[in-house]
Amino acid sequence: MFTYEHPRPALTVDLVTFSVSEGRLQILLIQRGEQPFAGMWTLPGGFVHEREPLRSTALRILSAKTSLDDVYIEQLATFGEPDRDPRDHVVSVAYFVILPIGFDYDGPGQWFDVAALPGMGFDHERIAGVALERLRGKLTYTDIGFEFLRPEFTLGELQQCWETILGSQLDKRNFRKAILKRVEDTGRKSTGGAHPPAKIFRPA
Amino acid sequence: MFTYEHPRPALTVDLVTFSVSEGRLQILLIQRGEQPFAGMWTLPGGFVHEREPLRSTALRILSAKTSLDDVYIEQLATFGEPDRDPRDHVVSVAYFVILPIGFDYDGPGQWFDVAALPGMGFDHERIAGVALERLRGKLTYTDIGFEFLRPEFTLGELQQCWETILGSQLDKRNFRKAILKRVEDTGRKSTGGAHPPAKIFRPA
DNA sequence: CCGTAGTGGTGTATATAGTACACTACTAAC
DNA sequence: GTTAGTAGTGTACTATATACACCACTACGG
Repeated sequence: MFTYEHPRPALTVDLVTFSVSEGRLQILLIQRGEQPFAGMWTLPGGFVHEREPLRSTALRILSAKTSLDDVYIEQLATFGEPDRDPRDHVVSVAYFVILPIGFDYDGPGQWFDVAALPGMGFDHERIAGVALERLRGKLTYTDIGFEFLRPEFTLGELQQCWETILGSQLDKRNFRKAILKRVEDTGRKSTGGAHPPAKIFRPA
Repeated sequence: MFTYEHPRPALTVDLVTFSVSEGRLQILLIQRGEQPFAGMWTLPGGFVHEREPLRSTALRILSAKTSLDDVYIEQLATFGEPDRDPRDHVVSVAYFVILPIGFDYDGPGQWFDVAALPGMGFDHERIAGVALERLRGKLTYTDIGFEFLRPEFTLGELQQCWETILGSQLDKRNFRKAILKRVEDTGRKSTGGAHPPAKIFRPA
């Protein structure tokens, strides 16, 4: 038991984990085993440990649920409405995470298409919505757009990936013109596929 | 005394309060009376009360120190390094606040030019730096640029204000061309001043 | 009354960035 | 050898951003 002079809200971290798989932008959710919201889908999350940096909490939770540790992670916002958890005042720092395409996911939970998210416990639908908005807003003009395809990619892969995330088509020639300023050629080419080999790039 | 099953970091809100006064962009700091960092300058801040929304905490702290309640306030980020407070693990949700020009400030603390900030306790120099970066980054393409001059302003006032914040000169004709798309004419004109009356605008 | 200081207000030419749009070539699979 | 699928390429047009200079009006002071 831990005793303090003044009351303290509990502090958690919740993760909005994005991945592009089979042409769909997906979010990882887990089914809660306990009350409140037992049986409902929720964002993976957990309590901040004693003297633990917030980022470390996020990485610890992620690592406990996936086999990945070298991922992109960014603080999103902090949600502190007193009624977001029916038991107690729980303040949650939300992070968003990008898993690269073709990652090796090994853990509980299920992936949901962002266009068909289930009802979620707590205020997690709102958190997921804020995360999605931020992802789409920053995708094309920051380097997070490359995080889905680290470390290397062809322009075709990148374009398909971004179209999936944005839910809209991009013009191929304009896309290439814009991206070529932001990447460098590895000198290598892709092999396989029923098409000519494509140059492989990495972020500049 | 308050007792919990698991340890909890303490939770505070810190405010980065911006104002433009006498041609300077300034931040409000208060001198700490107690340990740690007694006598040093810090951002105004305080603990989150039981079942209090974070935004309410921010407004309560601001209201306790100024006579203003109708101000622009926006969540900045959350800082949770375990050594940012030498006593205990204290996680702080930072907000930034914009006070309109000519406000009636009535409270403790002192205004500092952002170009000449003093050494500050905790990690408040870093928080102030992040806030300043965000303010400058969003100033010209979001509506926060108008918050310094609510509810109405002339284009000359707005340009001078933005130049102060950015620390650089803007071209008058290009500025007006761009801003006119985002404001509406009140039909009234400024009076006084050793120059022709200027049209008064409000955000569109 | 006159001069001066200080801001209000205006347009054009150029450069840069964004957008729309169609075809040939290469590889793998059947 | 036929087909499916992607790689790769250029130009014309539109919109946006930038650089740049002058006259007009008001208040104030002499």
